[in-house]
Parts: sequence; structure tokens; C-alpha cells
Amino acid sequence: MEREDLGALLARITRRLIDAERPLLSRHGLSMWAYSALSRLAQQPAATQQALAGAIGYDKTRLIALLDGLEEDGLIVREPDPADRRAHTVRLTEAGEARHAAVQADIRAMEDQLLGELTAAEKRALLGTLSRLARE
Amino acid sequence: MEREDLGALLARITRRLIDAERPLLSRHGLSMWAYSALSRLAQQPAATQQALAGAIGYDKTRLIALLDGLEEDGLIVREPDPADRRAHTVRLTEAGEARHAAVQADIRAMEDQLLGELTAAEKRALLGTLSRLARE
DNA sequence: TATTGTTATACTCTATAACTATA
DNA sequence: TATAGTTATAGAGTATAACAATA
Repeated sequence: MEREDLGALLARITRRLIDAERPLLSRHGLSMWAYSALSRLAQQPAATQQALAGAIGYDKTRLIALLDGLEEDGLIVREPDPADRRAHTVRLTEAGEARHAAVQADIRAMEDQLLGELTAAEKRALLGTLSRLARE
Repeated sequence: MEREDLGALLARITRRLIDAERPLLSRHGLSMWAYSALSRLAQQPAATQQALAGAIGYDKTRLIALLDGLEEDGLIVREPDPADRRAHTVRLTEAGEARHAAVQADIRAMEDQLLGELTAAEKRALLGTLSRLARE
């Protein structure tokens, strides 16, 4: 059995993908973590900043500065939760939704090119299996 | 199309895998990069340290301290290349081979458990597709 | 007493430049 | 002059602890 470790395979592919995403993101003025937060918020607003941090696997203390920047750019808004005044809800603005959609379109195009050599069935199988593994 | 970005999927799975590997590696007294270097050297010795750094995607300046530690532990040996006395070849010792084999066995077992819910055919398809994507 | 958001601090990791010895 | 290995230094990224406001 001369195969590579699964972790080594995934790490190499992930690194390639990140290298390809970096210039796309920087062209839109976003860091990787900023895009990660926007993507999460595009699915659903966050009830607390801590929940958002947990959802994207980021640290709550580092999230502060990240959200500060996104808010300054008008891409998100923080609003105090009337029910619990310690907490702040976080949601995308219209500009934030537009920015996220534009970046995601670029990233999907890049991914499609990378997966170009796969057949449609292979692509479906890959994405399906990865989704299952990620969900657990 | 409500799927997640490929990069986001891969990053999540890779992080899960790394979290699962960390305790295994530390039980064997190895860092992630140390294991990465041992894995590469188990495939073939390195003609130069720079070649090894390139092969595992690490920085040549950071590789120094890593190899210092591995050499001190008796897992690798550096030998000056008689043909070019600037260069050092790097290869595993017997102890290095044994250590690598032991760690890899643990990691493979963990991976198999993680992939446990997949059928044999799905596993083959996944590893095959990932290998192709990693190779390019 | 516990939790949310926040700040400050220390620590680790990574990138850059420069040195030496060879070629 | 260019390259392999090395060292030193600066910068970015990350983790830990502590604080104020609220529950």
C-alpha cells in the first residue's frame, strides 16, 4: 500500500487552493478570514459574535478586529441584542452581500478550473463525500 | 447550488484531521513538520536540504532547527556530499525508519476510523481523486 | 457566579536579509 | 558570481489572561 497519508494529500491540495484564492481575495480587499466570516453570515446572521467565531473556527478575541474592519467598510453591522444586552448580533449589509457574491463567483470559477480534468460524476462524488466528512 | 466552497470543505476536514493527529504525534515526540520530513525521507533520501524543504513545502531556514532536533534524536543523519562539499544529503537512520513506521501506523488507523462510514468503493474513489488533484 | 465583548500581553510561527564556505 | 547551509532579526499570526458590563 504505497499511498500517501490522507492528511498529507488534503494539506497539499488545501495549500494549492489557498495560494490560488489569495490574489482573488486581495483584489476584493478581503483576507481569508474575512471571506470566511462573510460566507458564514451569508448563510445566516449570527446571534452572538462568539457563535460566529465558533462557526468558522476562529478565536473570539481575534474576531473583534476582523469585525471592526468589516464594519468600517460597511459590509456588516453589529447590533445589540435587546433580549441580552451583553450580546451583539452580526449580519451582512447589502454591500456585504454583494461583496460576498462577487468574491464567491470568482472563487467558484477558479475551483471549476482546478477540477476541470474531472468528469461530472467524479466531481459530484468528490463534493458529496467531502461534504459528508465535513459534516460529522 | 447551495454547496459550500471546495476550499472551505477541505479546510474544515484538514483541520479535523490535524486535530486528531496532534495527540498521536506528540505521543511519539514529533511535530507535524517533523513527521512530514520523516515521511518524505521514508520515500527517498534527500540530495540536499533545500530539496527536502521544497518537497515538503517548508522553508529552508526553518528546516535547519527541525533537522537539528531529528539528528539529535538519532532519527536522521546529515552527510556532506563528496561531490559538492557545500551540500548535505539527508537520510533516515534505522531508528528513524522505525519511528516513522510506528507513527504512520497510528495515523492510518485514525484515518480509517474517520473514513469508516464510507464504502470501500467510495474510499477508493476519494483517495484516487485526491491523489490526482494533489499531483498536478 | 457566569457570560459577552473587549483589551493587553506574551508567545509562536514565519519571512527577510545577511553571513560562511564552497563552487 | 552564484549556491548550500546557517544565523539573526523583524514581522505576522496566535493564545492566554484579565477587565467592564450584563445576566
